[in-house]
Amino acid sequence: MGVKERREREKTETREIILDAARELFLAEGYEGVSMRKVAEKIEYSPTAIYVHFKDKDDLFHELCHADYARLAAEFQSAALPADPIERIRAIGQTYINFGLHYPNHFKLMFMTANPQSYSELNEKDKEVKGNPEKDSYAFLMQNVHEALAMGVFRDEFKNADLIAQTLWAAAHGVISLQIAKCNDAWVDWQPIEQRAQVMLDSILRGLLKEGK
Amino acid sequence: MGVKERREREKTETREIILDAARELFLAEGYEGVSMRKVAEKIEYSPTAIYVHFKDKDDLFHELCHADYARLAAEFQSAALPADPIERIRAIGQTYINFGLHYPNHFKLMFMTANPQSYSELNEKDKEVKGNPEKDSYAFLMQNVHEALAMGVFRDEFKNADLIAQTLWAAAHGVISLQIAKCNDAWVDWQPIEQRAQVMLDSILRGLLKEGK
DNA sequence: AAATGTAAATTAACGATGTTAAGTTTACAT
DNA sequence: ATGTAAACTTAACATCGTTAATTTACATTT
Repeated sequence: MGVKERREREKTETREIILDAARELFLAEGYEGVSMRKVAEKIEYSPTAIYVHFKDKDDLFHELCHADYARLAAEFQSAALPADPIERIRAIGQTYINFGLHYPNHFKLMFMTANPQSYSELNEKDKEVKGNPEKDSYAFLMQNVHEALAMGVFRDEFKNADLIAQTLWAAAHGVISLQIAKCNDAWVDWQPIEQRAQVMLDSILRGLLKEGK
Repeated sequence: MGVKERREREKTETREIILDAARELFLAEGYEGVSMRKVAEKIEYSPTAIYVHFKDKDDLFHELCHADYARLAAEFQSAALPADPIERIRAIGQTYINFGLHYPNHFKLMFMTANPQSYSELNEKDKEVKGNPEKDSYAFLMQNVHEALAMGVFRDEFKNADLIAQTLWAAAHGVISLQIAKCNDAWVDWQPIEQRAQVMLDSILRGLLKEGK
């Protein structure tokens, strides 16, 4: 009765082959720059073979995105994690920005594309991840904000962990998303992204923390 | 010899008709959701007529963006402009966020869509606008940052006006672009946008300014 | 060993897209 | 009346995502 298992294994194998090829192409060319036919050609299958494994192009891309949310969460975990919660929060911001620099196309779909209502609902797999700081990046940020809150390092007017976390997220997000969308814009004399990242993280933290912290 | 002028006027008139139709469609359906054929159908021209007036779809789209940049600049001008440069900078950030809330589709096209390399160069019209604080929003922000710099209100390590302006821009941009892209996301317990905007502007300014300013 | 069933993969096709080339119309100048 | 230039249309091309019908490969049953 090992036949069924082997068949299944073979199917997930070609599924992985498709995902690998698609990932490489999407990263290089972006969502619009990649066609199903190109993915198929790369793996020497017919274009329609992909539809055996994925509902449509969106489904294929979202599968990659899902993996990339996990990858980002893993990067947060494996990043240098200073003992000081404040420094840990700074490292999280830096990691977020670096992620966007490394994977701009995935970042675009993960964080710069409005979710259709249909994708805003959580499926079973998502529910397993949500709230788990090791797999849910927002939960990880929240965990660190809570720790810092408990230490009393934030200014007295900031008691809402979600509000603090969302401000920190928005600060890092502003730097990297502007970079991705507008770095080619000749209107602005863009300063080095590393410098912008550092000034932002330093400033937003100083603005949120008590003086002297 | 008035013929040439009338011809020209007529041409710009149909050009405007195309722009108006395209604007309406782009705002309703987004860039990918609009085809040249749909624009043509709306104005009861053949699809190829558009190519008499615009090089391609990107060109058409960019022309619309250009007009919306002017609209944003006008909003900065007409916004309440406090005498204190610091408060003026705060008002600029608030206006930017309000613009995004009020015109999310415009905002998406203007600030959340990557510019193709080909459009990074300035044309003649752009050169006339660039650097003019009344028509160039970035120049307007820069003007106010320069004033604040001259007053010595920023911390001593911040001397680069571009770097300061880009940090302020990124801060406001992070708040509103996250709102537009992710407000439907069930992963996050989003706090009210007004509150997020205020905390961000207060915090980033406090982080950039000398203590007590 | 032959027939049957099953699921992956292919071929062929549809309708839609951006865009170009060639042709037509229109309105003016000569 | 003839010529010309520019606006506009028709027809077509290559490409796109996707579906339906078919073939292939192989395991199972008879």
